[in-house]
Amino acid sequence: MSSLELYDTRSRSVNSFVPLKKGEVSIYLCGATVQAPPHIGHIRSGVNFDILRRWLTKSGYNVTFIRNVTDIDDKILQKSVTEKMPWWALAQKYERTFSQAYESLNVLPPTYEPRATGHITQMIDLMATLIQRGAAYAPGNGDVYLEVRKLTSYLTLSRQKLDDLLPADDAEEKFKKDPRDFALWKGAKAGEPSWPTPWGPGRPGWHLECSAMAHAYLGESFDIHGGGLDLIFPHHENEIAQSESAGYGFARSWMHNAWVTTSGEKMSKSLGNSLQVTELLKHVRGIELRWYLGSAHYRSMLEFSPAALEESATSFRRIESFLHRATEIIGHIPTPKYSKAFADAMNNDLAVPQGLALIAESLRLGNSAITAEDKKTIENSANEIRGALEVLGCDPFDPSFGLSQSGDLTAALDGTIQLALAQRAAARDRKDFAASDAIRDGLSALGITIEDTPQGPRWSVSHTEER
RNA sequence: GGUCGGGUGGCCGAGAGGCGAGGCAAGGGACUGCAAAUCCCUCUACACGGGUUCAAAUCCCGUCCCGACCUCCA
Repeated sequence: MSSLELYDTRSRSVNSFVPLKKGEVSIYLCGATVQAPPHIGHIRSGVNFDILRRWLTKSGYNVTFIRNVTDIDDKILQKSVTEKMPWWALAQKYERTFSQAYESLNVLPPTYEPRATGHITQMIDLMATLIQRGAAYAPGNGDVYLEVRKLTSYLTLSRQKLDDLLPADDAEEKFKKDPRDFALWKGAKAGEPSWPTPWGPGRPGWHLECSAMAHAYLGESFDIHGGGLDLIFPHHENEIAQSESAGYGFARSWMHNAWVTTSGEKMSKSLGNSLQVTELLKHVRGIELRWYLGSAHYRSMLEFSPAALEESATSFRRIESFLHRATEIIGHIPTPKYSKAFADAMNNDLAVPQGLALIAESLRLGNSAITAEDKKTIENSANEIRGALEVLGCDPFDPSFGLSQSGDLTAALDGTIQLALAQRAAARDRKDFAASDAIRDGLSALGITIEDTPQGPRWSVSHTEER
């Protein structure tokens, strides 16, 4: 089997993945700033990195996966005014919406999910280190800045030149040695939350929390730092600046997921509710939304449209339907075993689209085998498909999707439907097709689909929007 | 202005010098009482203009268009 290669944003190249510690992988993913409910762009990031994590785990690594929650920042404070609730209540409210969205899409909970406000002590320690090392300064207004001119490696992730940047137009600029210096810490303003520090009361700037928390949970160096493309600058540059100035090795490689776009444009919060996860889950199931979000390569833009989502869901249901039929024929749930070709695709910088083509091939073979009543091929195909779906987090047999039926109820339902099917069979035998079709239509209206197969009729619960 | 992505068939979406990924949709066929499901077949591509090469969607030059970041961003 090939070995894993991943694209690294900093070197702009695909490299062999070699972890810091043999058999272990440490990942820090920038999670949500909890100031609004998630739209599918936010969750795509979660799904993409969840696939990475699952693949690493399948490949035999012990993965430590940190995804933070930024629960204090300018936007949260602004929204607490407009939504008329305390900033901490607002943050908690939206954090829950993110958690629910992740759960609906079967994004595994991180190993640890630290909140910024729980790590003020670590942030103060980090600032003290930075000031002591001469990298940061506190001009006396309560702010603490990082002095970017002193850094030789600043902006190496985004490959920009300091002098080419448009300078920020902060009100505090007079306290900065250079207008491009950024705030590690913001001095307290009236009505805003603050924490005491040696430099006066204040609150964290945007970037400090990630450096502090990555250090707290992953140590001075770790394997992979991830996030959305738009975090490259300034957020990740500033994390690098803070952490490297403190003497840490920090992230050895960087991975960034692309956006979900609409009409070629990046999603923004001004688009309203239609692209929120909860809204889309009214039209497709979580497993289908996940399948859609994971289907494009993580570094490619995904062009959203309701039709594209619906088509993707249709395509997933075909696969799912095969797995259920295969289960009935082979007499047990397929054993997940992804193919070598699938592993090669995943090892190639997570080439999920190639993996999907392989699933389609297995599906065709498997369906043909059902017609040919070739049990061995049916089982092989089903095993390979389930193995691949498991890596993608889209295994229909995964109880996380809430599909674990309560056995008694299923048996009762099956018995009831079998009664109806017996009536239908009798009607068909006497060529009373009006009666037999009425039974099928009646069941269909209840969301039960009847299909006639060479092995007799089978029923399934339909998942289409018409249900 | 600086930095960075794109433009592939009706739609989504891979590929990155040589055999037309794949899916969805569409048309035809097989199967079926009819459906559904499934299988088989078919069709429509690489923004434009040059160049390099035996060979270019892929490399180079130019042009047009779209988008992202430049201290709120997944």
